[in-house]
Amino acid sequence: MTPRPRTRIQRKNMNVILDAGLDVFSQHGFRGATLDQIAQVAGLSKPNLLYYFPSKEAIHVTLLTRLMDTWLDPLRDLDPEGEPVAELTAYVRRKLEMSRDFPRESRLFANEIIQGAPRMQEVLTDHLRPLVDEKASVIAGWMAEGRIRAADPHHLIFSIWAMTQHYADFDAQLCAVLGPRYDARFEEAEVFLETLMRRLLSPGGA
Amino acid sequence: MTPRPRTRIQRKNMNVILDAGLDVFSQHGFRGATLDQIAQVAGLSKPNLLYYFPSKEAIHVTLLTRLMDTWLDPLRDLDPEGEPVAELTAYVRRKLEMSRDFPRESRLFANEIIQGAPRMQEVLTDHLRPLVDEKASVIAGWMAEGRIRAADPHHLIFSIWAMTQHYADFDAQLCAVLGPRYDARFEEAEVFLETLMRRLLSPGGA
DNA sequence: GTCTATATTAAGATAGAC
DNA sequence: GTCTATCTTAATATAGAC
Repeated sequence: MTPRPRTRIQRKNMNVILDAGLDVFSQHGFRGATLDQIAQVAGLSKPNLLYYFPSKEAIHVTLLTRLMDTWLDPLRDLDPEGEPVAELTAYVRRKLEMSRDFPRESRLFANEIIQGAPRMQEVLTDHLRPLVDEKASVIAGWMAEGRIRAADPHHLIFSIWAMTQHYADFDAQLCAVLGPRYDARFEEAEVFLETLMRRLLSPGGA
Repeated sequence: MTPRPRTRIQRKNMNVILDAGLDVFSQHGFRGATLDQIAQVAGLSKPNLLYYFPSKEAIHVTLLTRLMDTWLDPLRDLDPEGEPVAELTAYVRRKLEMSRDFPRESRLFANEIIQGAPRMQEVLTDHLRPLVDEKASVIAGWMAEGRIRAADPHHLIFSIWAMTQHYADFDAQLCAVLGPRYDARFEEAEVFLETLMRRLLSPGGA
């Protein structure tokens, strides 16, 4: 579906197009995005877009595929040999950093899921689900050993996703609600979420 | 923008159109939704839609306006005179029930916010922000009195929004990840979130 | 109030010159 | 590789009959 770039200029233009596509798809979703807009943001003509990608959908699929590669890294890095509370707070911190540094990627993903994930069902069931089950088992093991307090591991992971991605996906709402405090939202969120995780998980409830 | 219904049949048809619009807008966002689709779901012709509403945007705005009326009720109901932990867990429970019972409304709202809230800026700053500030003050008062443990009240509210709405907005992902456990997701979520709130807020950290 | 028919614009995609 | 011009379809919206 996506041609392999062979020359330097091909690679550069494909990246320009993908970056523009990320802009537009993340803001409007697949059906709401238009090639005209992507072409304009990319600074290329519409037919030139379709020289590099066979269709609008190909751009979208390429973006989603590339995103999933890196999007799950923080969860993959959850180390069964590490200290449980430290591992889970580090996971939260990394997810929060991704919301801060890659908000468009978060919104691209959110749009696709909200709209029913029509182009992601297989990757969710084939890759995400096994990974989540594996890490949920690790967490359940820590709980069984009494190293962290018991709570449903799957819903713990969902809550971490929800709370951290919220800072990227619902940015417009945060801006309206926080007013002048908006600029400090990520620092405040890190403190809040670290406290939340500690109280939820630390054996003493500290 | 929205004509007032005068007869019974007018009211009925407008509600049919709004329900169909909720279906389509919540799944595709404003730009991704089409009048053709809304008309088909409503079982009416496209011109008939535009007899009741002057434009596609009028349907969307009507939906968002009506939604905001009821969407914030659970937060409004947070009672300063109540028992703090009970009030906040009740808030979580009501929000979770809304995700379960009105997932389309949640996704309509999420789509609009993710896409930058172009048609909701004023309602967010004029209505949501004062309400959140008011209730955050109530929560801060409880914390100052030592009735619940200290944590940033605004981010506490954001986390409650994120965790509860996640079960409506990211339903497609939950379905893929949970597999056969999917049907029990709301019961499990209620137990998990009640535990989370208790550990986060109860003075003893229970 | 509801429909068919249609005007008008915009969208995805292609042809073919350079 | 990149562009202008264009084909084709689909979208919002309107006209006007019934």
